[in-house]
Amino acid sequence: MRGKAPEAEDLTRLLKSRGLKITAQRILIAEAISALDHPVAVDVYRYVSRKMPTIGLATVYRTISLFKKAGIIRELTDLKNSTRFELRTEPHVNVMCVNCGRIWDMEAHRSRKILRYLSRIGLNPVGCDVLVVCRHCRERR
Amino acid sequence: MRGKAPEAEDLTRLLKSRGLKITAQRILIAEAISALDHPVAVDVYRYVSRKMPTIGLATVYRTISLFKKAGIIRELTDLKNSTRFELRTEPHVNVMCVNCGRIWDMEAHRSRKILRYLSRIGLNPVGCDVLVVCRHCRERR
DNA sequence: GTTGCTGCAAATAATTTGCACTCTC
DNA sequence: GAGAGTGCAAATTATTTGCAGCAAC
Repeated sequence: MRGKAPEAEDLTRLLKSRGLKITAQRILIAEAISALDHPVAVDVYRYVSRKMPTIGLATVYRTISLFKKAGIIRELTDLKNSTRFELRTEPHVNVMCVNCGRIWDMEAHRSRKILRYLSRIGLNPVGCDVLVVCRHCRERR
Repeated sequence: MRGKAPEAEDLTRLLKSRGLKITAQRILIAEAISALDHPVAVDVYRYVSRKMPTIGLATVYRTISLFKKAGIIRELTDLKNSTRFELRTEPHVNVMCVNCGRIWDMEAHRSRKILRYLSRIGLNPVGCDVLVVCRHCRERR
């Protein structure tokens, strides 16, 4: 979820819409996952700690796991086996570089095209990860 | 790598071709990854332990990591974040059920078709994982 | 024979849990 | 005010590493 960053109010609304209780910690954690690009749990923790130094890592883990169950975030694993998170949950395509491990969202138009293609051949994809060697890594070789 | 199970000799040849030293442990571990369907490390350990009870889990991890570097196996992560392995390393498509977590190789013909499609639109995929809700899970709902 | 491989046990990293206290609704 | 949410510390799980003996080339 890059582009327009959601405001605290939007996040509050999002949590409410899923029947979750509103706390400052939860809003901050949602904000962190939205602001950072496919962060790992500790990235989220560090982001949140700056604004709320008393927060515990356990709260971050518990909240992330709550968000997963509520369908607010999706979890994915990069090629170094770190668990990463993203706020978007509609089906879309992630691209991962097998060399540097970077992950990014595929641009929406192509993403939809690929998902449509997969549907057409009989799969019913809720997501898709494409493994590539990214341009940067290809050039460095 | 299902279908025809490779013999110990084939595995020996495979290891040699990558310049790896041949040991009984390595052959067994390769055999296990080949025989089991996307096993996790402990599955491999259990399989191997039956035929060689003295083997240590550390050897399994070390050998797996060696195989990865040698490009003999690929590692992937299921939707419960367990690390799984497969002997095939040529580009192919894995399908993962987001509900039950099962992973399977897509049938070769469709797999090639999808990879060709991705190439055509400018990606250069070395692999692809499609997330779905499998038929079994869909029916149970 | 030499160098790399293995088994064991201990170290590290990532994530989860129990409990007492605090806050949202 | 009740019950869920949080912080802290301890527990658990997955994986890696040091070291001494053993095996492959």
